[in-house]
Amino acid sequence: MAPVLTPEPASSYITDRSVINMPPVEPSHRRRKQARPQELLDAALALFVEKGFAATRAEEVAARAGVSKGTLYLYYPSKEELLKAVISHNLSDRIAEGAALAAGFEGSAGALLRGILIEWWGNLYDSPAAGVFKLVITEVRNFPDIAHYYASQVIEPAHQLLGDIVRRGIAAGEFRAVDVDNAVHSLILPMVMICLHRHSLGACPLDWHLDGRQFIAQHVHLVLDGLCVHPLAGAAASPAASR
Amino acid sequence: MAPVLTPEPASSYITDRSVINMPPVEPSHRRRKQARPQELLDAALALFVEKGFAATRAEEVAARAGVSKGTLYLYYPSKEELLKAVISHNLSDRIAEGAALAAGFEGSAGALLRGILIEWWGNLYDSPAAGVFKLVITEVRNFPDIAHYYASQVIEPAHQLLGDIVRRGIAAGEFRAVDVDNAVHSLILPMVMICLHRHSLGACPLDWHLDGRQFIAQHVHLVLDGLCVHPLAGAAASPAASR
Amino acid sequence: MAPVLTPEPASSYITDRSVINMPPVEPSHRRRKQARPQELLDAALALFVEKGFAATRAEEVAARAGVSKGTLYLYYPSKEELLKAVISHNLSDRIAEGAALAAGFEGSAGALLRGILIEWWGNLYDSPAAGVFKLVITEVRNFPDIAHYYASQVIEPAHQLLGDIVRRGIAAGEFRAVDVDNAVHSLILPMVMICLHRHSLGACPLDWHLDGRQFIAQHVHLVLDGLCVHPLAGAAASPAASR
Amino acid sequence: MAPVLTPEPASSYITDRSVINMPPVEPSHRRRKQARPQELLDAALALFVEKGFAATRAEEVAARAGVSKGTLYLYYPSKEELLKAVISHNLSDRIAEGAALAAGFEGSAGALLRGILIEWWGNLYDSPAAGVFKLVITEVRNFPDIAHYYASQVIEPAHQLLGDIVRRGIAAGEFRAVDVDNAVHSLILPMVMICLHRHSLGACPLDWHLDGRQFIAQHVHLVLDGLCVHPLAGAAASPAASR
DNA sequence: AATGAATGAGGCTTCATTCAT
DNA sequence: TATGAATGAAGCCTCATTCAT
Repeated sequence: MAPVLTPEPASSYITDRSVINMPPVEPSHRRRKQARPQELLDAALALFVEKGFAATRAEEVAARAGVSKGTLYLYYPSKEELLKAVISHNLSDRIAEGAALAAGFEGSAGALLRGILIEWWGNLYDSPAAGVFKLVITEVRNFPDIAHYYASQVIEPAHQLLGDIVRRGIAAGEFRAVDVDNAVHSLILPMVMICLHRHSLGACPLDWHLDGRQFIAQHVHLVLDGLCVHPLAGAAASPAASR
Repeated sequence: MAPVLTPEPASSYITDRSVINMPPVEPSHRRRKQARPQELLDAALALFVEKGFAATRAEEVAARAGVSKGTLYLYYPSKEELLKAVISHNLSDRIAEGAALAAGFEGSAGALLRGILIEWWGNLYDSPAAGVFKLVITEVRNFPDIAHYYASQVIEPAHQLLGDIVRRGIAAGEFRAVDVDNAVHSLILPMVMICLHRHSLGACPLDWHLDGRQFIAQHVHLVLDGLCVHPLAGAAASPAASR
Repeated sequence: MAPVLTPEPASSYITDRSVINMPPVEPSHRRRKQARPQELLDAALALFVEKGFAATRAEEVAARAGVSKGTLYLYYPSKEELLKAVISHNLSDRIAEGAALAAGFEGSAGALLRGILIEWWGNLYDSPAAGVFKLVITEVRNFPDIAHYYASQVIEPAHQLLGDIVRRGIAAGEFRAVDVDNAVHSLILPMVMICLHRHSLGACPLDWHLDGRQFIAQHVHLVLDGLCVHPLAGAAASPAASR
Repeated sequence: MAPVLTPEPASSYITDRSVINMPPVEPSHRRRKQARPQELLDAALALFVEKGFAATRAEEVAARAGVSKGTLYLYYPSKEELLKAVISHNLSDRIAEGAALAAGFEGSAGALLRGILIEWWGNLYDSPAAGVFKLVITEVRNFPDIAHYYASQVIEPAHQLLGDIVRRGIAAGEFRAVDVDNAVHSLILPMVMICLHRHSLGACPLDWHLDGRQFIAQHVHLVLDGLCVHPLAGAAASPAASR
């Protein structure tokens, strides 16, 4: 299933001359030029996540990136292409990072899961890239390309990675023999949800709040406790009952 | 904090004089008029969820409801008011239902949680109303009214309800002394996520799929196992490892 | 030059049955029905004058007349026909009145002019019919019919009437041998202007104001003084210089 | 009473940075940009006067100015703002001109009045700006801003100017001790009326006509004769009785 | 005769995209 | 490259008019 969003091999902006010129030192306006695509992607990410794709004007993106309307179209042929670039750009790296993290790890399946989820998701949660989840959720139905890209480039590998760890845990007698797919979902879905939340309700001025990083930690503990054969009794209990 | 989206007292469509006259038989165009708001809300919900608010044209909503463009504006003064009505209308009832379900229940906290979550969320998940989560996630930043309404009319009561059950379970020695708020989130967030999923990636034609109802059941078991002092060993284990 | 706006012979509303039925006493709902056209014309006049024809909604007219939107169309086939009816209805009578006033008068040309202008214009100025001048000024360019009607049914007769009086005054050696047409204009145009004013700036809440009736009196005196061979020295001087 | 329609300081079109850069030669599309506001104002004046504000479509204005619909909105944020700009732009200069004319004059009050009224009003009458009177009369009730602007920026100064001349004439024994305000109105109102007329009935193809410039001359003579202590006997008598 | 629900053409305004400079 | 003026398709909304009751 070929991914449609030009996965890792650079991005889809028009001139690829940046790849050609690679002098050790660039004059400053050159560096500006090379930075443009990234600046545009960052601006677009922030705005698309905040207001939605359809409700964001191309000119706003350009303005936030510090360039004029016309310049945007020098780098991306249309608003839609910009959207796809935003999504693929912000996901491709993260996945690889996660896999690397897992590969280099020694220890129990539980410890590995804890490490990956708390470390990796925690970082993701705090980065602007967390917003792409909202973007994907919001826009897949309008742009089917996104669905294929996201399923094959993000969900599949991530699920595979975590599924393997859970399977290893079960095989080692560390975890109970649960349904692996569902267990992985139980671990991941709240994480995604938290990222979504940060860029929707969580960004609104309200009395009510939700601490994402703290929740991540608690949740991982809770689910792992449900998963483990010998739960670390009390591990999830910290400040005890609240409110 | 007064909710801004006309919470329960019916909907916000314009004339309601029809309530006053109660002759045994209504002329047919009267009957149409009474049904219109609901038809429009249903159409709007489906389209807003599928394509997003900004990307849905008012005329599409009207067409799906079987009326003309102008008629829509006979019932809702603007597309934005229609959005608010869609959200408040589809959430107000559900919350009450859940509370009633909880109130009429006898049994352990764990059983109650299982009942509510699997029963109530399962139904919600299968109903079109599940889409409002996507709508809220997507549009809160653009329409701050929604934030206040959702926080006060949905999150607060739901959280209170589940929190009370968890607290009762802890007090009864049934649950470990976990952080209640986080536990509630661990239970709820994946549910919300599943609803979101159904109306985004889940609606796309892909190889990869996710069975919502089955996941709900598994997830509740898993978390409750993590929660319980004496986990029902093996409760979450059903078809064992997959793939 | 046939007038196009159905000058005096009744109005242009659709059913003319009202002319047929003329019993000495009508049941009350009948009287309502017969009164409708007048009520609609009055409402339309007020609104067209206040907001302009294009900016007035048919439904507003109906509402002000105390009927529903549909009823308006029972009496006038379109908004445009309503406009024409408003204009012709409100001008036809006034002109005849003026002519009668002039015919029944005995005395000098100057006295007659004074009488007609102060009396007749004063009354017109205070009646809602004064608004039609604004209406005509505003809408002639859009509805050429109005031009012909107004020129032949209003301007011509009025001008003829006053012109004759002035001519008589000149012949009698009472007035100087001025250009008659211009003299008539000098007398009439400020009157029209005052009527216009009452329904435009004069209706706005401002510090600055202009007393129409008083102005009319002063103006007639002033112009007659300019007209007369032996001006009534000091006639126009009343409270002397102001401000 | 602060005027609301951006009185003299240029017009209300959006960017004005062009004033800063003053290179000897401008690129052609720059030159277009500078000319646009005036072209749009001219087009708008003509159309608003001819058809009324509400009955004129924004696209018509754009087309008459030789640009597309969208371009209009590059210069004026709404049709209503365009209206206000049209009014303020076309009145601000004229008033100043009149004051200058008066200031630089030597001679009797009567001669000065004659000069100003015949010269200045004659020019105004022949210019497109005469149409703004129709516009103001027509639209004040719908746009209250206009009332304040017009009262403070047009009526007040003009009235003051003429009132001073009349007062001077009275003080010098040249004029009779008439009511100054009314005298000024007697002089001005017919002028305004003539401007109105030119753009309403006067623009319609009719048998009946009215020569504005000639009327102005006659009217000024007539009223001045009524005003003067020793009227220039026969001054107003030229071609004698007509018709 | 009267109502008011329904319609859809039409107007205002926005904004993605182009292109001359 | 970069700009920003210009375009025009498209969307929101209004309102004159129709018509079933």
